[in-house]
Amino acid sequence: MNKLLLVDGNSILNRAFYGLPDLTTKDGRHTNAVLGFLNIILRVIEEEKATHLCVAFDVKHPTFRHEMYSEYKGNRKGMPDELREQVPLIKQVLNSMNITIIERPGYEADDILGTLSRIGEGQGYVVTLLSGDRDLLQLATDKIKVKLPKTKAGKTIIEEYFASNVEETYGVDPITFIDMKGLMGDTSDNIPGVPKIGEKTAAKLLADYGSLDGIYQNIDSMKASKMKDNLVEFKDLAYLSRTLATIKLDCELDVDINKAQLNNMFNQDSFDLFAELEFKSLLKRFEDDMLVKEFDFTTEVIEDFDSYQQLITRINKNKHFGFSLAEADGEAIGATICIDDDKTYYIPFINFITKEMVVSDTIKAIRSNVVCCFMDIKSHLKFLPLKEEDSVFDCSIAAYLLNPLKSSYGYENIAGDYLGITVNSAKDLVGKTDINMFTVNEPNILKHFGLMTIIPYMAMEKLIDELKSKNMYQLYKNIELPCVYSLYDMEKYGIKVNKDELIAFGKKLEDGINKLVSQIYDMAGKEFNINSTKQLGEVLFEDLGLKSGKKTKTGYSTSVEVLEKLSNQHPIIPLILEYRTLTKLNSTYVVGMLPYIREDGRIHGKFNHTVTATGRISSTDPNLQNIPTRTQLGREIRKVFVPEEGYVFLDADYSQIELRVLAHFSDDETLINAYNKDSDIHSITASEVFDVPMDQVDSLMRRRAKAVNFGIVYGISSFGLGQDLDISRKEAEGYITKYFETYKGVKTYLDNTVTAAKEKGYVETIFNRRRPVPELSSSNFMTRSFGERVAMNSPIQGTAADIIKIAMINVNKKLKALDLKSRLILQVHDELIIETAIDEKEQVKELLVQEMMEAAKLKVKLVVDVNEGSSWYDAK
DNA sequence: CGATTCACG
DNA sequence: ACGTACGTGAATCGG
Repeated sequence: MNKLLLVDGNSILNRAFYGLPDLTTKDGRHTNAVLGFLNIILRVIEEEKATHLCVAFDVKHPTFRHEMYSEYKGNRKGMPDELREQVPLIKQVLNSMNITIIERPGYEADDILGTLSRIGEGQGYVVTLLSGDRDLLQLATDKIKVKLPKTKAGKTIIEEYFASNVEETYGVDPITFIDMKGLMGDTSDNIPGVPKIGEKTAAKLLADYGSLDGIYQNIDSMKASKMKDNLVEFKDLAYLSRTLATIKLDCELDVDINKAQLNNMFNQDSFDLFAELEFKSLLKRFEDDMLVKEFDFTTEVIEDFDSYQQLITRINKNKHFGFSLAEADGEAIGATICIDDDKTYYIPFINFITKEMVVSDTIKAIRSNVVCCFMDIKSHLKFLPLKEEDSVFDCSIAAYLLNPLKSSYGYENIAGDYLGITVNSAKDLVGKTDINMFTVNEPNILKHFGLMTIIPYMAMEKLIDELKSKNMYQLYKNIELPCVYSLYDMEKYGIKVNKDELIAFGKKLEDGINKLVSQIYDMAGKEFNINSTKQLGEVLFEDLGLKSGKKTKTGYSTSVEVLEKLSNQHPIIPLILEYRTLTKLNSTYVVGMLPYIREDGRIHGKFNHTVTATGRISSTDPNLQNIPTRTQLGREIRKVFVPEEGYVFLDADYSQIELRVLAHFSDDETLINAYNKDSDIHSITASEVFDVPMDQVDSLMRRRAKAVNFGIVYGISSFGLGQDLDISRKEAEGYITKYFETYKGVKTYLDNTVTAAKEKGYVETIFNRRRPVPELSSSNFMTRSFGERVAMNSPIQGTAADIIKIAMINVNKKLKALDLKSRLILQVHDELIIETAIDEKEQVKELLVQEMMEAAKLKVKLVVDVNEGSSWYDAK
C-alpha cells in the first residue's frame, strides 16, 4: 500500500533549529536545523513506512529584506540569520535526496499540505502529515494522521493525532479546532482572535455551544460579562480570524503525487553533500540503506585473438572509447576498454595479446581520431606514448575545471555529479587489495577497472557540454590538457639529488639539534618533548613563568610570532627557535626527502593538476615547491639539488606577476604607468602611502609598502595587514586608505569584483577559469569576509597560474620542436627550472625567457628574471 | 584524524 | 561584535 508523508518544511526546520545546539561546518556554515530536519523526517519515514514524500515550503521572494518580511509574516521577522541561511540549504539537501519540494507563490505551506492530504486520500494513499505547528491538527481525520514532534528533556518525541486524539486532547474535533483558533488567535501567525479569550475560555465556549456559529446564535442568552462584550464587539474579528486560521483544501496545484515516490535518497549527490556539511552520523546510512540503485554493467574478459580483433574493429568505428590500463608493480598487465553504456572489456596481456599490441592498436585508433577517454591521462603516459595533439579526453581535469573545490575526482564523483548514477568508490572496490596478475580477476577489481573506462566513456559528452556552456572549453583544450604532458615530463625526468651531501647536511643538523636539546633541558630544569606544543607551553608559561603571549585555542600558542616577542625574556627562547628551525629542516627536508631518491639518483615528485581552488599546480611526494630559500641555513638544502653531468640549471621567475595581473585587471593608470616605466613598485607605493618623495623612501617604508601590495593581492583587511606588520589596525587602515587614494582603479576593480561575485557566485580568471565562492552568501561575518577576500585574490592568483601553465606548454613545445636535450624539471608557481645541456644553454635561456614573457599579452609587460647555476642554490 | 607549526609562492 | 590576510604539503602530537 502506498503511504504518503506530507511535511511542513518551514515549521520542521524551525523546530529543528531551536531543538539542536548551534552546529557549524569548518567553513562556518550553520547546519543544525538541516541536520535536525533530516533526523526527524528520516525517523518518520521509517515509522510510517512512507513510500511517497512531499515537503512544502512557504514562498518568500528572494529579495525580501527583513523589514518587508516582517510585514508579510507578522512576528516571524525574528528569523535569525543562522536559520535563514539554512533555508536554501535544506532545499539543496532535499533535492540531492530526490525528495519532492513543493512551493507555490500565493499559497502557504499549510494550504499546500491541506490540499495534498485530501488529494492523496482521494487517490488511495494513506496520508500522514508532519509539522511542528499545531494548526495542522485541523487536518486530522479518522484516516489522516498528524504528527507533531516535541522536544521533551532533550529527547524528541513525536505525538500522533487522528481526529479522535485531537478531541481527547483539546476537547474539540479538528473542524471545531479552527473555530477555537479563531477565538484564541495566534500571535505567531498574526491571527488576532478575540481579546481576552485564551485556550481555556475558547474550549469552554466551544464545549457549550459546539461552534463559532453556535456561540453567536446563542450570544443573546449568554449572561453578561466582559467576555460577552468582547465577543459582541469583536464578532467580525472572530470570523476573520477563523478564516485566517482555516487551512485551504482546494488550492490549485499541478502536483502529481505519484511522482513524489521516494527513490534513491542515499545517492552520490546526497553523500557528497552530507560529507560537505559534516553530517557524519548520517553518512552511516549510506551503507545500511543501500537501497541505492547501484549502476550495473558487465565485464567480459577477452583472451582469444578473434574477439580482440573484433573489439579493435568496433573501436575504430566508434566516435570515442574508454580506456584504462591495469598496473601492477610498475608494469601494465592488462587493459580495460569500453564502447558501450552497459559493458566493458578486460584484456589481460597474455599469450598472443601483448601489451605492445594493445598499446599500438589503441594509439592507432586515437590517431585516426577516435577520442580516447581516460579518468586520468597523466597516470597512463608511462605506458602510452601519447602526443599533445592526440585525440584524448581527461575526465578528472574536466571535472576539476567545472568545480575546483571538490576534494577528489574519482569515477564515483563523476558518476554522481554528471551522470546521476551511484557507483562504488575505488576505495570500496580496491581497498587494500594488492593488484597483481591474480587479484586483477577478482570481481571487485574487474569492476574497478571497468568503472575506470565506462564512466569516462559515458561522461565525456556531458562534461564537454558543461565546459562549453561555462566558456571553459578553450581553457580545457588549450591550457589544461596540454599541461598534463608538461607535468608528466617533470615527473618523469625528476631532479638529481646529491644523496651523500644531503646525509652530511642531516648529520650537521643533528649535531646542532643534540646540543640544543641538552641546553634546553638544562634551562628548563627537566627533560620534555620539545616538539610537543602542549609540553613546551607548560614549560615556558608555567615552569619558567613567562608571560603567555595570550594566543590560545587549545592551550598556549608557541608559534614563532609569540616566541619572538619573548626572545628577550629568557635565554631558552632563542634556543627553542633554533631547535625548531633545525628539526624542521632535518625531518622534512633531509629525513623526509631521502626515501624519495630513486635508483637513478633522482627524486621524481608528483605534480598534481586537480588540487588547488585557484588553478595552481601542487606538489607532493615530496613537495618540491616548498624547499627552503628564505633563510640562509634553509637555503643550503638547495645545494644538494643538482643537474646531471654536462648540464646546468636555468631558473627563471616572473617578477611580481600577481601585481602585474592586478594592474591589468584593474586598468589602474598609476599602477600601469609604474610598471611600464619599470620602476620599483614597492618604493612607489611607499612614496605615495607615506607621502614622501621617492628618494626619501627608507627601507622600513618600502618593507611596509611591500606588505600593503601583498595585502591587496590577498584581499586586503586592516587586521591582517596590521598583524603582518605588527602595527595597530588603525594604522594599517590608514595605509590602506592611502593606497586606494593612490590606486583608485584598484579600489574600483576590487569592489566590482566582489559585487559581481556575490551576484554570480563565482569569480573568473582572464582565461575563464572559475572558482565558485559559496562563502559569499553566508550570513556569518567571518565566513562572508573570507569569501570576499577569496573573490579578490582568486582571479589574480588564478590568472598567474594560467599564464605560467601557458609558458610551460610553449617552452616544452619549443624544446621538442628544436629537438633539444634540455628539459623542464620544476615549476614553483611563478618560476620554471630547466635542466639544460651546457651546449644548449644560451639558446634555451633565450627561449625560456621569451616564452614566459609572451605567455600572455597584458596591459603591462611580463618581466622574467633568469639565473643559471650548477645547483638549485646557485641558480637563484 | 584534527590541530599546530612551518616550509614555499 | 564578529576575529583574518591568499594558495599549498609535511611532520608531529595527542585524543
